[in-house]
Amino acid sequence: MKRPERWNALLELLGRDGRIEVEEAAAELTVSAATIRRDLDELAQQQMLTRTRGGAVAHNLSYDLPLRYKTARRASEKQRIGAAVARMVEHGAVVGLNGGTTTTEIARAIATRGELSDSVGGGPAVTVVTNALNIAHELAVRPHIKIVLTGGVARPQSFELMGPLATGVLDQVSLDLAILGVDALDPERGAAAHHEGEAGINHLMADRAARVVVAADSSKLGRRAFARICALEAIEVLVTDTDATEEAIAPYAEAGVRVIRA
Amino acid sequence: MKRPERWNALLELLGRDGRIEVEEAAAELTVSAATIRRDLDELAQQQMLTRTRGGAVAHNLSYDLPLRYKTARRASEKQRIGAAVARMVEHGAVVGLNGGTTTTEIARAIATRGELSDSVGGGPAVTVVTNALNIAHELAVRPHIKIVLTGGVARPQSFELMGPLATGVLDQVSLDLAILGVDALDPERGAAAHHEGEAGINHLMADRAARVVVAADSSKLGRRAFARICALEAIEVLVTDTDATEEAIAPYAEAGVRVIRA
DNA sequence: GACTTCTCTGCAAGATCATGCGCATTATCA
DNA sequence: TGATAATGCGCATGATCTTGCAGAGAAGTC
Repeated sequence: MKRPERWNALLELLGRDGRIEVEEAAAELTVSAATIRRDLDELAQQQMLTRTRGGAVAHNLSYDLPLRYKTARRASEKQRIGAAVARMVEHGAVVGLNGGTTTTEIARAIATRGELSDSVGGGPAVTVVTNALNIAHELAVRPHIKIVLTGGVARPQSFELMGPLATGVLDQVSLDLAILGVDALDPERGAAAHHEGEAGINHLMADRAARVVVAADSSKLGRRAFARICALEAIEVLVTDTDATEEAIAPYAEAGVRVIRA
Repeated sequence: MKRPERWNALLELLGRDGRIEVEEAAAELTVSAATIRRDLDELAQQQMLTRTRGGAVAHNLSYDLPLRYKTARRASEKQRIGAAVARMVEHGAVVGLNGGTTTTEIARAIATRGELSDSVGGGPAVTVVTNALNIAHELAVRPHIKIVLTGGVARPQSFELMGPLATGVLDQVSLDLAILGVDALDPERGAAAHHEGEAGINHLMADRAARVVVAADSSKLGRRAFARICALEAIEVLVTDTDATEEAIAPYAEAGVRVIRA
């Protein structure tokens, strides 16, 4: 187990219990206590927690989220989804991307797509509008991609920008294509997210776009989440992975959504 | 010479000449041709250039900037400046930060400042308003820091957000303290930047703040740059490094600016 | 069509970094 | 104040990554 995963695990433990003990964590992660100490020291240096004798405690009233520090679960599925979605982006398009691990993979796929590289007339090959800090940060150095970031407040422990400042910026743009990674997709309720602020931004993005593509790995299908993003009718294409069963995707296809399994 | 520096050097060569030859670059950087090939392949993968037989060419009409990919010149000076500036940020303050390598160090120093960690009542210990993508990205995971990002268009090859979207967001906030890293500081002309869009943002940030601190290493003093940010009268404190001579800082002190040499 | 030049791949040497252990020091608790 | 436990530091080991070299293959040239 490498360092970032271990940090992630430690922060997860800490988010759950509010505190951590060195020996306990060492046993849990099957590493030596010295390593845990080092990790805790570094995380304390980063102000992620406060060291105590024998362990550490959460810094503030600890946030509920386990904090996906740098997670990569279902990585290969998401990469395939990313490649499939990236293929739908044509040259010169203005695409909106929301935050999440899936959309991050999509962004990478768009960035490394060779066909988009030969831009005509010096203009950007593709314009990406996003509220995801990590996506913007990753794509910023590519000469052929124009990055537009919504402003707003960074959601704690995450990389998404939210709030009135963000919606204010989105009011002023139009998109050819909105690509939304969602937390849940239900045939009746449509797409939804866990966080209402996020959902609001995503809804606005879908509203501003001529076409809407939803990316959701198979585990998201049929699930419901708290905050609604948009109805099924607003979705033109759903991209999921090959683990999705026929029965799982049938309702969406019947509702007129084009379903792609990557 | 490590990999990021080598990439930086390669991109700098490429930005200057528009193309690169493998053998030539290998000789220049005193590494083997195989290494250059590998580097070029990776950069091509990232869409930073296009590979050709025997070398590579710039991707588009190449941008003028040498592209500070990950540069760290005058690192220790900037770290000292960063620590000094961070000490001026009190608990609960709302501070504005513009982009640049110096302000990035300041942001790191603010983030790792222990005294700010014990936040009272669960509120953020400090609120950072910035148009710098890299700063926002680095600070986003810290629970005790609230990050507000101006929206806008990412300047190609850089990490600063600019344009009307950015100014629109800045219009809606007020700052206790504006911390500006500048490209040039002249006793008569005040602070200035190389890029007019950047200068506009910086000006607005200074305008929105109750107090203005300018951070500029000694090489910036007495220099002039194209786009003016603000007059000397608007500046309350100047933080520079110990390489600045008495004569260099005298005019600023006489003009009523508090000068700190870190 | 042969030759030259460049490229790609596997392999080994080298460096770098993380990890684990032991010991001296320091802090906490009774 | 004394005992116990945790911490910090230094060093050795191990793994991983990077680099350079050499040979095979491919592309371009005359």
